[in-house]
Amino acid sequence: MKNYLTNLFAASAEKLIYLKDVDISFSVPKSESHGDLSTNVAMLLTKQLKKNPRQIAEEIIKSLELDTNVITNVEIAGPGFINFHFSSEYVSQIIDNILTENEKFGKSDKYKGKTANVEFVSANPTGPLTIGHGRNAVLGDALATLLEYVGYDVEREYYFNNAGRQMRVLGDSVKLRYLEMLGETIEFPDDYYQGEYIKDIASSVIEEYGEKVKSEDAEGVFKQAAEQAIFTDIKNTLSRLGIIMKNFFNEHTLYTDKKIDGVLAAFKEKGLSYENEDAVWLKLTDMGNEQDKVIVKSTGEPTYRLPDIAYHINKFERNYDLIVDLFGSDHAATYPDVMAGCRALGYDTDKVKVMIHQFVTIMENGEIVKMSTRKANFVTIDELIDEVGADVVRYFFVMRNMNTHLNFELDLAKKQSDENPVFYLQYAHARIASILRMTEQENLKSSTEFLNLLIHPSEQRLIKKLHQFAEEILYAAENFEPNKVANYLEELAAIFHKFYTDCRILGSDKTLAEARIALAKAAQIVLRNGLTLLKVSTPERM
RNA sequence: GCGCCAGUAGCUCAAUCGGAUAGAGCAACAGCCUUCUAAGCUGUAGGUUAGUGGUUCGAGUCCACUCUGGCGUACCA
Repeated sequence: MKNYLTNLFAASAEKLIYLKDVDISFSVPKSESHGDLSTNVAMLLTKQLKKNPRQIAEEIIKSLELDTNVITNVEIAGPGFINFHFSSEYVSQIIDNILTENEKFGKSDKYKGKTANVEFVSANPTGPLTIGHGRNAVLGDALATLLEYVGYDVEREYYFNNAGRQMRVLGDSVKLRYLEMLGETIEFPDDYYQGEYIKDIASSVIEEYGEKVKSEDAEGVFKQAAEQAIFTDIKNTLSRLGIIMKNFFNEHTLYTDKKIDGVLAAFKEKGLSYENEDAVWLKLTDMGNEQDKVIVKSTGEPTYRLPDIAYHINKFERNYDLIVDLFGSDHAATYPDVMAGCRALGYDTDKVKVMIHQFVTIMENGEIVKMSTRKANFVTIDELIDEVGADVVRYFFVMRNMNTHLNFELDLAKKQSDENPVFYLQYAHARIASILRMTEQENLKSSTEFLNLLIHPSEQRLIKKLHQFAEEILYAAENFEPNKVANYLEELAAIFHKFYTDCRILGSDKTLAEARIALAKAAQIVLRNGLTLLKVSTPERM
């Protein structure tokens, strides 16, 4: 429909020159009485033409070569909107296209041939993934899938660090538990990892080595056992959510491959770093940032900024067209430094899209639960999936705009999960499956021969909504807003349920019934494509 | 103190570059199943879009200030 109008206006622009320099866009009005599509172009031209917008609108409409079989009415409304009403015949034919495209409907090849890297989760292997990581994992995966839907070749990547102080403490924690289990009296510091999973790992060390490793360094077998066990656990959790990473990038390789040294040398050579009190500082003030920051501590150890810069340079060198980083708001302050560093070394940071999502607040018994991996005061994703299922978990995290705080009502999610909107969507899908089973028994088939019979408002509304799917996907992908897909599907499901109530299939004339079956099938295709994109299952029965 | 993100119905959230009468779900109340799934549909009620000023044809959306909450502001990651 938009394409039709775009072409129409392009033809008119030959006559009205001023239409060539203005951005003509069409939007779906909030109120149906304002037509199917509307443009504000006349109002945008008021300043330039110094004319009343309604006058301009009239001139534009006169210039349009309208086909009354397609457009039944054009009107000027309000301050100067031009509203277009499409014919029901034109609208009903849209179904044909959806059925033909089937599982491809909604995808586009706009970015075909482009590559993207999406980095997300990136939790260090110090414990199981918590609900906090869940939001990141689900959003990141949905973003990656959206990019795939519009043509990108996408790599999902997980960046981790198994070398730092956190990991040393982890190894120590396991070793202490190990010694404890072997009967030694130990003192377990408060700031060590308190979780039960540490004991599980310790007992697996006992199983494998017995008492042999008692005098081993905590950094050795203990840390390794912990890392391995935790990573296995993390990968398993991700796979329960349908997430499969292409790459696991170990920060440590940046040291062994001398990338860290290379970056350090590059900064020095360009005069972008200096030494002060035995530490190396990056001249971020010269790059437009607030203050200089330390990149190598006086101990000789780099701060996180340095490997982060080296890591991003590595990604730049892999030549992606788009690099997406997704992390929680606690990291919001770090990326401007990292980007500034990369830019100073000549890399095109416009390719990088840094996405920041706000935190998840867990509410239990009306109180906020403070989460900390260290204190083992957390709810794991696994526990949550066990309680409510992967579909609910995925949908819950993807349904909301990432830059608002997410209140996770634990009791509500557990007890009243039936009220989760995800069931509303799945129910619509299952209902259609049921219709198709039933009509088949009655020897009715889907037919596109008499689609023009679909003139009921509920039918027309449904078709128009289905038609919008492709552009909704494109919009969601280009704006990195996966929650738009969920919002769209909820609206679609509501319109379908209304159609279901208003327009019966069994009992209608055969030609009408078969046209309605075609419409139901089209609705099922769109629901399935949307839910599949979000990796939510599409049940045939509920 | 400074920076970033937010504040919309009792609760959770929408509102497509600044567009027309701010919309859904849940909760509340009143209805609809002898016919394709009632996990559904219809109706009622619920709002000074945190506040004050500004920009303009037009502001929930942009600007300034104030209030409230979250996250930062390390030679932690």
